[in-house]
Amino acid sequence: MTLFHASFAVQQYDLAATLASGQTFRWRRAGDSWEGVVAARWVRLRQEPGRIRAQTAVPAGDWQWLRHYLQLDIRLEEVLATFPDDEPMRQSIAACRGLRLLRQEPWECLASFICSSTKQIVQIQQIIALLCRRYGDPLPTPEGVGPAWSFPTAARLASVSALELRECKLGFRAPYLAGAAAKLAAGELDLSRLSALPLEEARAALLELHGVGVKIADCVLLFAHGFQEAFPVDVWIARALRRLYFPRRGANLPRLRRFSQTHFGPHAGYAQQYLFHYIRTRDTQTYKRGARRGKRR
DNA sequence: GGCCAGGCGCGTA
DNA sequence: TACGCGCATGGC
Repeated sequence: MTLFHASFAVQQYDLAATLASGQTFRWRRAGDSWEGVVAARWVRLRQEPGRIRAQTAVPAGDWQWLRHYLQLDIRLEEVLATFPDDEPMRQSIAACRGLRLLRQEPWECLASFICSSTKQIVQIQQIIALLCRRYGDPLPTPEGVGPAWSFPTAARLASVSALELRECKLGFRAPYLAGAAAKLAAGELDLSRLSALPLEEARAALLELHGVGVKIADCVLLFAHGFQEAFPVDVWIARALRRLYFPRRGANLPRLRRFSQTHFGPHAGYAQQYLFHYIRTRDTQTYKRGARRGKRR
C-alpha cells in the first residue's frame, strides 16, 4: 500500500509528552513512532530534530486537518510567558518544555471524558478502544499495521443500548454516554457552536448533560474548543495544587477552583496541562509505591 | 486484598 | 456553599 508523507518544521514540540499527557487516549507508541487516528484517518507520527514527520494510508489533502490538530502554528514561547512566575510553574516548564495542547474533535473529546470519571488513564484507553472497535468504522491502514477504527459517531452510539455500552467496561457511566449521544444525535446540543460562545455559556451548555460536571466540561472546553482559560481540576491537579501552593494550610476543592481561576492567567488551561504532566511524571513511581504501603503523603 | 482512579448527582447541614 | 456517600470496574 502507498503511504502519504508530510514533514512539518517545529520548534519546542515534545510529541511524546503531548500525546501521552492524558489529554487524548488513542495514541500508541510503535517503536520510535506514534500511531493514532485523527479526523477519521489512520496517522503515524515521528519526532525528528526540528520536525515532525507524518504518514497516512489515504491521501491527506493539504494536511491542514493535522496541522490544526497538532496546533503547529501556536507560538509556545508566548504562551509560556503568560504563566505565573513562581517556582511550581518554573519546575513544570523545566520538566516538560515542548508539551502542547492539541485541538481535538469535540464529540470524541466529550465522549472520552464522560468515560474517564474515576478511571485510570490505562482503563480509559481500554474503554475507548473497545468503543471504537465495536461501533466505529474500519479505516485503511498500511500492511503490517493492525486494524484501526474511527471514533463512533454520536448517532451510532445513540443507537446502542446502555446495557450494551456497559459491556465496554463503562459501568455507571454507560447511561451518561448514551444520554449524551442521544442528545447530540437529536440535535438538542450542537457542539460545533460552542467555540463561538463566551466560556460561561459554553460551559453551561455542556453542564446540561447528565454525567457532565465542571471538570469534564472544562476538559472539553480546553482540549476541543480552545478555551485556554478553562482549568479542569481533577484529583492529580488538586494534589499538585495542594502540594505546591498550599503545603501547610491545605485547601478544599472549592478553594482550589477559585485559586485556579485567578492565579494562572489567560492560558491557565495550558499551565494546568504542564502541572498535570509534571506532577504525574514526577510522582507516579513514588505515589504508587507509597500507596501500596498505605503511607502516601 | 485493599486502595485508588483526569467525577458526578444527590441528599444534608 | 461545602461535604459525604454511592456508583462499576479493574490496575497496581
